Amino acid sequence: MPRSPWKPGVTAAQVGAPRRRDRLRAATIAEIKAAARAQMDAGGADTISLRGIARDMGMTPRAIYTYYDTRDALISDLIAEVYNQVAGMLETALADAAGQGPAAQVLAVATAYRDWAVANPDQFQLVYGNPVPGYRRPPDGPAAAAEHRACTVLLTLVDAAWPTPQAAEPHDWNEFKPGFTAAVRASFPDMPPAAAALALRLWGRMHGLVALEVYGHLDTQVTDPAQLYHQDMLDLGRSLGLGSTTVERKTK
Amino acid sequence: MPRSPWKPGVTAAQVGAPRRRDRLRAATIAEIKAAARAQMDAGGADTISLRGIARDMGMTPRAIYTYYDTRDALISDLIAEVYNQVAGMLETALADAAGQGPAAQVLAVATAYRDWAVANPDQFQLVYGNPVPGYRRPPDGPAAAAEHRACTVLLTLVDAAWPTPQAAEPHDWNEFKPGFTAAVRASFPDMPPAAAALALRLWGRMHGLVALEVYGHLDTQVTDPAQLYHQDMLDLGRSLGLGSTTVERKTK
DNA sequence: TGTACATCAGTGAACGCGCGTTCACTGATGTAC
DNA sequence: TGTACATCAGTGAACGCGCGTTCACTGATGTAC
Repeated sequence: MPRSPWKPGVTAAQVGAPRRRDRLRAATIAEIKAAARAQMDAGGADTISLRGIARDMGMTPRAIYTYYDTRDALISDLIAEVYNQVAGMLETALADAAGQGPAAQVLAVATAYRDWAVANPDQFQLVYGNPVPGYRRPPDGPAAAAEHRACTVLLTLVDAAWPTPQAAEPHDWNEFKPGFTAAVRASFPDMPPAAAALALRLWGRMHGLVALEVYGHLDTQVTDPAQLYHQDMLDLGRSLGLGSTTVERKTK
Repeated sequence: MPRSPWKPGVTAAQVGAPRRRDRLRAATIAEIKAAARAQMDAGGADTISLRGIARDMGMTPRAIYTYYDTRDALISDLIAEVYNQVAGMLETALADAAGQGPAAQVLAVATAYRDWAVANPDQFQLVYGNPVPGYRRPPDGPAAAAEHRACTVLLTLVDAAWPTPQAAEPHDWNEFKPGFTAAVRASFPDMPPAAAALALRLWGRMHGLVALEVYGHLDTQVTDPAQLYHQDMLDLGRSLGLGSTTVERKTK
């Protein structure tokens, strides 16, 4: 987290136009993050280093400390950004599929998820794998909030499809953490606990093959992981929705 | 891979009883691996280091090089071991569920998979996540063979359940890598490609929630991830098999 | 409009650390005759 | 059964590396009066 960014609670009228220094500061922070991302793309998330970033930016390692107190602070910032990237992407995918049946929606969201993961394996690993040696995910913070956003996409999806032939099992709200329960009930007052459970299971289903693929575990078996995933998401959609008629079969 | 272990092609009769030195050597290698595993359990897979192992064993760092040419060779050995551990565990789970319906089998295998992953998160991450900074998975080697063993468990499962109401999609063997196709046809001559695809999708399904859980992504939502997983595997079993009657509902 | 002062970005050098790996060696264990 | 030699496990010291972080500082930018 940057030390003193933008002061967003203070309006421009109070302090005059945004200060020149603040603009420069924000630009430098953006540049640092871009350099970190470039390092990730080049050699994996575990090669991110303050010294490397400083080198790439033509600065002294010490200069980074003007913007981040510590390496972990930078990593946390990057992780939060990835979370928001995922959430935004899923939200867009769902919005684009609005009005279509649940099967089409689940396919759209899942496909977007996989496409993003395959295109950005390092970002994916930063969030869904071991982020970086020595770094420990702080339990609270903006990451949790963004993860909730992504989760909301799935809840929306299940909400639209509910009731579904799947998931007839009895459920109780105390199977969930209080914070999660509160968040769900705030957005979806009438949602039964079984639907919330289904949303999480949906997430697992979307995630499984993608995680295997990103970590190279489908390499020796399958020529086109996208197709395998597509099949699975079609089945998933069918079990959620009204049947296969709502989705056009897309040939590879 | 150890430099010159056991010489397994040579029989005891040819060289006399196993040599004392060879026994000592094997014991030391085992001790090295045990120390590496202990390091993993203590501080995560990324804290494994030759120097650390030597320290724990009361040896000079140099001494490790008598047994492994390089750090990556040790890591590869550990990874191969984990692969075999997983494969053996899944085989046992399937064998224990032999004779039961497909739904019960899938539940048994999946539960074993999750139990192992949760009990050994570092081993899990070594294989299904970023193993260790700087280490690159060699494309061939014993790991691939052991992964194939694990895959065979799922193929057996699908084979027993086939044909299944799920997975009506057309499939072709050239969706798979030649090596995989050959391996499948060798063990299951009559298996259609759609069944092989289903086995891989099953793997993804078993894996998804487990990966999320191990990496802490269910922490803020759910009090008992085991139960959520259990539900999902019940559904999975149902879609594979004859219906829910073949499985006893287990209360938490 | 000018001046005194505070803030801030950034430099340059250094710290201590743990790492994988190499060099030159020693002393014990096994082998061949 | 004894001796000469080869093999092997292991020592001890050192190498160069890149890392995160700290110290003491400089010079430019902005602020208050």
